[in-house]
Amino acid sequence: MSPVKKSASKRRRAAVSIRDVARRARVSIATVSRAVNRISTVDPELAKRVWKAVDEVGYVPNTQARALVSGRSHILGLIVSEITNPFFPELVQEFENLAVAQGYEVMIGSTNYDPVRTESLIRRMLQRGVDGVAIMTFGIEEELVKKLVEREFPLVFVDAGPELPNIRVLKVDYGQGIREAVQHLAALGHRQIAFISGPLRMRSAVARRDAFRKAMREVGLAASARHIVEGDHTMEGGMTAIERLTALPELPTAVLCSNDMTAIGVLHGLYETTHKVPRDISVVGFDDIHLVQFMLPPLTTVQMSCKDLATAAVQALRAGIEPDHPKAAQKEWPIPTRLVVRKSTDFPRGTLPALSKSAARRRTDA
Amino acid sequence: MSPVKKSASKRRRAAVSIRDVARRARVSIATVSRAVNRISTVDPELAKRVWKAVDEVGYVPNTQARALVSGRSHILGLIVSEITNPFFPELVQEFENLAVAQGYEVMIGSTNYDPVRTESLIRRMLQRGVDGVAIMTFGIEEELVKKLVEREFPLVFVDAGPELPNIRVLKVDYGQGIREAVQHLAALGHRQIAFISGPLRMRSAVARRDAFRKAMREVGLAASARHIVEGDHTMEGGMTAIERLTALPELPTAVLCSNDMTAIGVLHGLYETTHKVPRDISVVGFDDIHLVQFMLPPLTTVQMSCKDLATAAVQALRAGIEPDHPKAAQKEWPIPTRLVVRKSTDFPRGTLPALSKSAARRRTDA
DNA sequence: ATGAAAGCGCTAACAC
DNA sequence: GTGTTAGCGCTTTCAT
Repeated sequence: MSPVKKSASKRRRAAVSIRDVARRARVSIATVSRAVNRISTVDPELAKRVWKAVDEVGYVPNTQARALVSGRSHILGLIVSEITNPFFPELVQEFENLAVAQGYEVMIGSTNYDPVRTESLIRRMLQRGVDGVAIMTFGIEEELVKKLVEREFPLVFVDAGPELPNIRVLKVDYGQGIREAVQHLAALGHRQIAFISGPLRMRSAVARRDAFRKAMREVGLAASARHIVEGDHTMEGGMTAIERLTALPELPTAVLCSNDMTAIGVLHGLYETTHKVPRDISVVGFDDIHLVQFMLPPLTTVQMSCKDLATAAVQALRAGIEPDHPKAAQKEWPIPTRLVVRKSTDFPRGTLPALSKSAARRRTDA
Repeated sequence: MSPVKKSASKRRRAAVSIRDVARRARVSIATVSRAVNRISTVDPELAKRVWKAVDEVGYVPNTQARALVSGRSHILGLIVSEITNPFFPELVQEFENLAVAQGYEVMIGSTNYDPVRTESLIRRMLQRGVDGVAIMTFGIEEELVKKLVEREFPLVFVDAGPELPNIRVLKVDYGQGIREAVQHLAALGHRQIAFISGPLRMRSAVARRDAFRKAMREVGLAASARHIVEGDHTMEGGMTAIERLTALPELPTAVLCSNDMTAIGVLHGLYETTHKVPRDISVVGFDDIHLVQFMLPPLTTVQMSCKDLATAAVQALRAGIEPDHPKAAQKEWPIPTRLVVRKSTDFPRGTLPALSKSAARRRTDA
């Protein structure tokens, strides 16, 4: 009951609170709150005093309390498959940059393809009161999502998701980039083009494979069933797949991979063999992770820009979170893909070497 | 004043609260709180009823509120230099797994070597009420830390940090692993061993270089000044450095790199030249990131285990955070390093080829 | 324009 | 063992 109650030192940190600022600036805590939140009705004179006090006592608003009362945490959830797959750190980085710049914090989690882990991840995110979640696992584990859906919770998916009011989806245009890749290969003279897919339980892996089939049909080539093998989007998977492919009687002269890690695996699998890239086999990746520029040879690949993905994800999330966001009604967010030609593709062996491509060939004799 | 006040639907989400559970289980909110927090004094019968109610109404405790009252957020901050450097995702992953398993959440941030960004990162972490921060940037940006130090805030550094009560440091034993590497090389017969350092403003880069010099002295070799060149811990830096090294009149027969990305850069820089690895030049990395096993040839490297680092970091943090942690007094946490021999090191050219090493040589004629 | 006061959902004394 | 109650730091009516 005594007026002095400062010394209730149960708390670990003696955080400086809004009251300290108020006392110092000789205003009410309400005024401090208004000033700090830049509410226009506050007298400039007082605001100045408040900010001065804030500085002097080193006040940092407590986000927990803020979130508790406002009901919004300003945290965006981001779920990826595995953070050690090089594609994801780049995505995470972009996402984080954008989110922070727009006043949000990011809570990241990786599923490692483990449903139990994913379940607990989601629970943790809910518990932390994230404002919305972007699920960028490219089409696996969608069941789990029901839990989130029940609460009318802003959610962003890649490729496809349940048709529900609070769900937005990033529609990646696999067709465009893959068509460009196939046309590029066909134009070089390739007829036997193989495809190493991702794990087919992954929605986006299926989409990429289908895009390949469609593109092959469009250029008038038959995609032989034996030339379409399932990989798993890892380097190891790529090595295994290319071994299977090179053991075939009708050896493909080019191989398109469902992601870059697979393509890197192909490069490695071929390294100790007599098949040289691109002299004997042309290789094309997908994703365009930073690393592939430094491969030997630098990889031709279909780019799916992390920046595009991250930008759309953050926007779509905000559209779902903020009461009157201009694009609140937009459900589908298109993501383009495009071919980036580097050095891992060339004319099939035995074809007339073109002068314009000599640069690419020069490195095949290393 | 009316008893019905449920419909104050200003909040975005109609979160189910502890009160709903209490009502349903027909107990007080205190009992719910106790049951949920597994406090032993609660009657098993009631506890059961509470958990049933929790399930039925889908109650998820609100962490924000919990943190607000308890003064602990159960969030650990983790600051790394750049998340796109492959070493860090592995670290982050380990750290996160451990933290989550021990009931903590983690807030990650990368500095990108930018002081402004770092400053705001720290502010954000403070604002979010993290319980402690591990600064795993390997010795850059230490100034900024004063801000945290003022509040008596649990902090973990790598290699070295201000001598203060709440600071713990992970002491990486660079000497051990680097000594093993130099001895390995010397035993193979190398006399001209070069070293590509990291950026020397980085404390750990200096430590590694010094460990190299010391190890060279120990085996009775002179580390020529021209054979110690500064890199920047990137692949590009490694490529540049090896170019400088191979331009030297006294060509080194082996090169030790301050990290794996540098070593990978060396491999690439050498790829199109006549110098083959390990036939003409042996190369050794540092870190042992996952990737190096798949290089061509697989890289011999000094392993600094992410798992060791992460384990120690989480433990040290908890020691600082939890009131009576058994190791609360421990300030220094040792981290071992050790050599992992793979295929990128061999006898210097011209020396008698050893039969036991033929496997490694076989791949040099690719 | 400013202040007083009512909670946000929860934990921790403190009673019973 | 269980319930009542006082806040944690903040935003936001509601008066003034």
